[in-house]
Amino acid sequence: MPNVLKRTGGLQNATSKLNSLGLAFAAKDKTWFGVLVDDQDYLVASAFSDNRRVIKNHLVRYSLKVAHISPKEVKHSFAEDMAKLHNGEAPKRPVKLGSIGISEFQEKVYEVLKKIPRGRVTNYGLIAKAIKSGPRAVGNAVGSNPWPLFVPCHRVVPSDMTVGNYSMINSPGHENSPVKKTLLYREGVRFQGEKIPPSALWSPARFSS
DNA sequence: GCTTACCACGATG
DNA sequence: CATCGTGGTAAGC
Repeated sequence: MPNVLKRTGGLQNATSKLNSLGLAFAAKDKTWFGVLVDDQDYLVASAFSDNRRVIKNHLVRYSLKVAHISPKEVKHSFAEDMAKLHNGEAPKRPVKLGSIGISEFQEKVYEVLKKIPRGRVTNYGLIAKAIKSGPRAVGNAVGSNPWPLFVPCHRVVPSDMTVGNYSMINSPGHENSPVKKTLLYREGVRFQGEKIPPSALWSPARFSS
């Protein structure tokens, strides 16, 4: 039976089969948003950029890599949801995340990211302590978050409370990323110069699964 | 298989 | 500023 992959990991029903993937776009304020969605409305990946071709290439490549499927272009409301998240709005409904291509370690990290409140930040070391790992390993996982904006990896900053890095699709990313800073600002984070005030720091509970 | 290089880090000096 | 410890990954044999 071709084109049928078993889903792995604990983010969703492990017995379901994956047959097709859809790719949907939305645009707002000169920014393009793309979502990769499976046939049961699980979000497999997302991306945003000022260049539609860039996110399309990225999501098609990701689809081929993790599922060996060429996605079909569809309409999907997740793309509009993504534009609202980019605007700093609170999500109105939960989005089911597809676990394909996600390691167990990544899943542990993303479970913490999902708990960071809007308007707050945490750092790599605190996440590492919470899941009994190391800060560099957490950085690796955060940097490979397949669902930017839906899973708020932009709320993780260096321990010195600067904004830190936010790598876009294939650009290396740089210190004090203006994109990351804007995302945080729209969610209510205020800055003292280049730094985030300590009152915005949120600490994950230790031993959270 | 195993070994290395690479990192969106952190602590120390 | 520099260096090192650190843990997970991917790429290289």
